[in-house]
Amino acid sequence: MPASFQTADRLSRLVAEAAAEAGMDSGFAPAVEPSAQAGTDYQANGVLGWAKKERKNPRQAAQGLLQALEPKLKGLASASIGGPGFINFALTPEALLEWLRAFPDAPSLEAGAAGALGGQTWIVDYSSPNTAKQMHVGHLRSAVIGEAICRLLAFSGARVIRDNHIGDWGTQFGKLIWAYKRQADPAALERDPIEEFERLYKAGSGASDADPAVLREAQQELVKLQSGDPENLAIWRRITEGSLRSFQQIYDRLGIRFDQTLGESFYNDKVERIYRELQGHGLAAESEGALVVFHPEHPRFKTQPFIIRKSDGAANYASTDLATVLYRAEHLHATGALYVVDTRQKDHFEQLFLTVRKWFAAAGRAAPQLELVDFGTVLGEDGKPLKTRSGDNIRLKDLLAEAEERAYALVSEKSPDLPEAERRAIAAVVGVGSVQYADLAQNRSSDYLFAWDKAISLEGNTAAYLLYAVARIRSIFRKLGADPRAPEAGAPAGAPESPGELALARKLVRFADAVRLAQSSLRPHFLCLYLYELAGDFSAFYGTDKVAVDEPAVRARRQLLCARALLVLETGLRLLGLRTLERM
RNA sequence: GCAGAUGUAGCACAAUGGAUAGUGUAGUGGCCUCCGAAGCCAUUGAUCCGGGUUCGACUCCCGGCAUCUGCACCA
Repeated sequence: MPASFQTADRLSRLVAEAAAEAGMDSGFAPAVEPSAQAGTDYQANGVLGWAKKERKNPRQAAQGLLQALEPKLKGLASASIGGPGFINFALTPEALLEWLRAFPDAPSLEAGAAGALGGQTWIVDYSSPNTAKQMHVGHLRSAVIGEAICRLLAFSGARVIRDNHIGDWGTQFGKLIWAYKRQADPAALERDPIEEFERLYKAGSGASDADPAVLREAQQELVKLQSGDPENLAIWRRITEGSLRSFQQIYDRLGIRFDQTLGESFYNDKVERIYRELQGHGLAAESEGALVVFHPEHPRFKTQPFIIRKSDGAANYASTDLATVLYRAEHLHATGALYVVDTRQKDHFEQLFLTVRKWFAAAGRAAPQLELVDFGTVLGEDGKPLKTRSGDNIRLKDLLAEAEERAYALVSEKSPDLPEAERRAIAAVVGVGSVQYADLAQNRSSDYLFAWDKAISLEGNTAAYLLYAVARIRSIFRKLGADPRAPEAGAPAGAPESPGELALARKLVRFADAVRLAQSSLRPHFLCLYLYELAGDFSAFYGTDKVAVDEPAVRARRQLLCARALLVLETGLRLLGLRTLERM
């Protein structure tokens, strides 16, 4: 029988069969989970609850289950009873080898994981900056976490649609267009469009504040834009295109490429239908001049309105978000959509989701699953939201540039012999990767403290530590003149033997659990933690078990372990959106 | 005021209801004639307070306390 990608599932099935034979079929939970116990790979906890309910002695029940179970395990694992009645499984070295042989490359790993979300289509709504404005640190988490989640979902078999829901429509365009017509500098627009748009917006805004006549003119520009004036529309398009060009420079560094960029403007002509439908179903009503939705059953939203049309008749983000859900349901046939946004927007999205459920039910439409993937704020070392010394937002491009500079200094210190160009290339991977990883390694729910010394530093759970492990494995294969893609070309490998080999092999098998946990909880930090532990197990193995030894059998099995450690580290880092290196 | 989130060693973080609460950093002590010491090994140190549910609670429930966030037309 070939190895299953998910060893836990295979064991669960065997436990379920054994429980039925042992007469424990009613109300027994056969689930097998990864174990943190030393010497135990997986554990089944169901006996305790079952014994309690049936008023049986748990250790006796475990004994009975074990007797039915043992013949089924055949070489896969040894089972024993632990504590008050846990069933503990330790995979045999032969089973570990079988797994390593069964998953020799990235496609086979992906095929193993693909069952989880096969046939599903998920829209991931992330990044979502406003045009004509620089992206700043506040945009980092959505981009980084969103991309990692996209990759995890795709790896787990889903069709993923990456959607950048940009803020490209709003009242600010009146002032911006007013200034654009009078003061735009073509050379500056060519060099750095967003820089110039920001300058123009400030100019237009300042002039409007100083002179009511200018304010009226700016308002006229906005009206013209909204009514489809060709000249203003053309300017607005140039603003959008220039902004997207600038954004893509950052996305390129973060490994992000969107499938679609449908911003607020795209939904602008689709909001009338929203007003009509929601009023038609009796969900929305006028209040203080605005069109709002209340949720009487909700403790807060019975009095806190969801404003879907402002009192001046204009749309807002609630209107366009509703239109977006409808568009995605009707045109993209999505299983669901994930919103990767700052947790401060939680109220808005709860109101949105509640409203959509009632609206779709009333209209007889199947509602897509809508999930909020919210995250906390990036804090500086003072515990307050990260800012520059002068109190401004830190631009994302400046943050990434500083990361690369700091990484360059470090690489130059640690590896002064590498050529300058290579040190620069390494710094780009280490610098940006460190920022990404520092963000991903935290549980996204809470705020986190960003400190350069901890992020870029190579100690602890950092990108550099993982990249270093990758570089060392690559170095081994270079020295041996072997190919990590075909580690058994010299001689077929035997099962792991030494404590270091066994620990590494057992951790490798757990990759499946880590991917599943990160994907199902939409929390990439579980994958980070796993990769960090894997790199740690590799480093310990590296210290005790030399690969370049004369005995062919020893060398063959260690070479196989190195190859798979490299594969899993690189695959895992890729799932997080990081690049890896041959040397560093 | 109402609502939500968070509270774990000096500091920064982890723990999908499971066994002795894990790691990093800082501190201490070891390991380079041996595949990269950006590494490895050892060691000191913690669940905000009070109840409850459970065979079992950092985790779930109730009540406090502290911090952060949101609450009528910016997204």
